[in-house]
Amino acid sequence: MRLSRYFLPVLKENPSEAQIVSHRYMLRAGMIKQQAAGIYSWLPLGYRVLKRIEQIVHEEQVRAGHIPLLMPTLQPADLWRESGRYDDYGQEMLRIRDRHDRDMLYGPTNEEMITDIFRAHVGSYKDLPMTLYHIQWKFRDEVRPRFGVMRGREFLMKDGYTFDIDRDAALHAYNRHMVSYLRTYERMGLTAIPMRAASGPIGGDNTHEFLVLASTGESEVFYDQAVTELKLGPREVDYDNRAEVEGICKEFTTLYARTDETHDAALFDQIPEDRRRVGRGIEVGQIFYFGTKYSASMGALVVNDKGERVPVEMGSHGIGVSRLLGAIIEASHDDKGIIWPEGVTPFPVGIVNLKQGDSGTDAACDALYKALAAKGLEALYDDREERAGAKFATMDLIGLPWRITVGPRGLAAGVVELTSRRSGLSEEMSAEAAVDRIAQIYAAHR
RNA sequence: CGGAGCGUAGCGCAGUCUGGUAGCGCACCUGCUUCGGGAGCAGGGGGUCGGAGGUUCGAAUCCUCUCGCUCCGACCA
Repeated sequence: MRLSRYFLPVLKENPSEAQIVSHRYMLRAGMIKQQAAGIYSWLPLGYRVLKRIEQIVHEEQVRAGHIPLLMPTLQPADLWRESGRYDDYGQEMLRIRDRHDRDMLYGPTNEEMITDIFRAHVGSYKDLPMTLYHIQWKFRDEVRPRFGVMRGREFLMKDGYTFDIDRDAALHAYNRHMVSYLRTYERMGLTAIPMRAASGPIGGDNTHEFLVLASTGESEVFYDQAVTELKLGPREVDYDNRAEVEGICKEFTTLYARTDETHDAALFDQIPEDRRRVGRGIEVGQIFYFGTKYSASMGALVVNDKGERVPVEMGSHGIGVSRLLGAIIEASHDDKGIIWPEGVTPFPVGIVNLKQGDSGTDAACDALYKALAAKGLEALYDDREERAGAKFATMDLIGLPWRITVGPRGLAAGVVELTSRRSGLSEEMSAEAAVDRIAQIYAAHR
């Protein structure tokens, strides 16, 4: 993409409404525009990152054997009357009436609807296990939306629903989600720690929240420092292998890590003192096992191998997709702007032409741009008639992890400059070597 | 929902107390110079002062109502 033809409305000054760093940078980098309290348009750069995150979530869900579908944003109230939540949910639910005076709502979540789909089409244990998920916009009419996309009213969320014949199978589904989530967050360059959580309005007793440590987090967290060093890494996981999946979950949940809701001071004090940590975290996902809460009330029954009709065992598992943009920025930025992890960056690399209009640098940048494209890497090429400083400042702000700088001085010596946004370190090399290096870096993130 | 603020050009703000022909910086347009970390000079364009009503010879400014947004708290993915 040539920046001269792109739509990237960056701001030099901080918009006054933004208090926290991720919100400020998302506005300044031209990623979002607020349309109403807690409701945002996703401008091209933000949309790219949102789609990258969504893509990673999809890939890891499918890898775990889960099946994508798509449910609507608007739902009939009657389904929610069946579960009893139409009255329980309160003011956070946005209620709408259509022209025929039917009660509708903008879905804050989808347990009822997925249960309706399931009961209409599935009746036998032989169809289980099954996990259906979708990535869809939700709406919760928060009293006080804030922090940009971290706590909007409209938000994009992946929610998955598991259906199993018994508790053991349902707990395996729970564990499978935990592992798939660990992998998802790692691919985004995040350390998200599963913490034992309280169940909240969705109900159920087995539940973990995934928290990204950040001083701006909404939850107070207590943890053993060692838990932050755990990595899933590139290991192959057989998601059907219950023992293996359970083993990984044990590995990640044995060390102490809890939110203030479930914090146990006595247990916390048993951690060696030098590893005890109290901090704040941003919740980016949650997994629940809740058994037959919805299947019993809504009549989602399956026949088991003894011929008995029993309510199906369920769980629901969510990832806050749009919120993740804020969480990633909170976890990865400096005073100049965002620093995108390679896994989610809107563009893998930026090209800065230091002397726009000079036939030599123009040609070299064009060639570089094409060479990157030939490797499947879409560069953001700053071909504007701007001075070097302005181009560098823009690149730093929008946070592309790698930058290739092309100037007449370097070209005379046959080199371009490759700079890491994260370390700030630059290295001179031939254009070909720079392309190869970038390609190699991103090969690990495919 | 309790408390506190703010709406003036795309963004950041002054002007409001004390009514008198709407300003500054950035951004934008033109020209010249400049050219490796958000350039300089000169010129230029852009605003129903959130909205409605009222007071007044005259309202961004005073009064009433209203809408929107932000912050603190409670709540929440």
